[in-house]
Amino acid sequence: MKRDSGYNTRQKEKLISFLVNNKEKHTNVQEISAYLLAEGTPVGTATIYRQLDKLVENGVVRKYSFDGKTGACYQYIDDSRECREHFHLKCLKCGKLIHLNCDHLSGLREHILEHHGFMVDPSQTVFYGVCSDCSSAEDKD
Amino acid sequence: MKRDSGYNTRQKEKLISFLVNNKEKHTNVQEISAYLLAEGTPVGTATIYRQLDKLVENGVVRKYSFDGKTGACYQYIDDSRECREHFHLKCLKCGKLIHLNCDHLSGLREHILEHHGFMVDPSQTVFYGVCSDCSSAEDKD
DNA sequence: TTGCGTGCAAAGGTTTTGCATGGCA
DNA sequence: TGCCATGCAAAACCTTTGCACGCAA
Repeated sequence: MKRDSGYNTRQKEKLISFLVNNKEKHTNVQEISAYLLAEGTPVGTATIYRQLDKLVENGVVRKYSFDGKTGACYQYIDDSRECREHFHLKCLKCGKLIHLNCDHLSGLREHILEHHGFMVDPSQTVFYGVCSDCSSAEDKD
Repeated sequence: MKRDSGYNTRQKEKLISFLVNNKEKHTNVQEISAYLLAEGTPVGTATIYRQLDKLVENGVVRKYSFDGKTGACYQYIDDSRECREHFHLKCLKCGKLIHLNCDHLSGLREHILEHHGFMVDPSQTVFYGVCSDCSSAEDKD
């Protein structure tokens, strides 16, 4: 994985800075664009997409798309934590992101690799569904 | 789940017929449209989307959105099989989409539900990684 | 007859691309 | 200086919506 590539520009720095400061949540192009505009350092949409593409390719950022309508979500990958090793759950109702540290799940990768010849990348993989809070709230309907 | 609803029209019959005949794979609006056109019974795009929406709502068809670019995929839900429960693997290198029918993975949902109180929705969840073909190709680099 | 279904075209939203200019190294 | 990055606008895509007409029940 390349740690970095290309020139360092003001736009790129601002973009990465925003992603790092929001590493605990998913964000999207619209949000990034609005933030940078409010910051007084507007960045063109095309540039955001282009930079994001590179960051994803370099393994610096994760890209998720679970709904063509909403647009893709992005998240900075934090090396210092062990987020790369475990899976994540994302609640489709409240948007909460849950880190899943579990032995059962750790065995999952090995199983898929051995039995299906597929090397799963946990840093790119998110389980979508409904969390317990939203699930119990749903029962009341 | 409602088994059916609304009027029976030629368009609706053709659409469902196509979905049933292709229940083993994912399809998309473009493919459906092209097929119906070739069949000599063209159906407007809007109609396809509208019917598909109803079918999804009635639980007759499953909708997947892997990738904002490619557009959504649809698949008829065959009650007789256990296809309802399986996950998908998507190769980040070649883009191949692999259907994962496996008992081990079926137990995964239950595990996460019981131990983590989270109801995973397989129709929204995709494992990203590298498939065996691309993996062996990588070794040669 | 009633009201849902259909087709067409236009609109809506996200993402990509072409091209000239700007800026890093 | 050479080449990549940026911005703007236009284009490309997928999907939804408005409206008039058609058709099932």
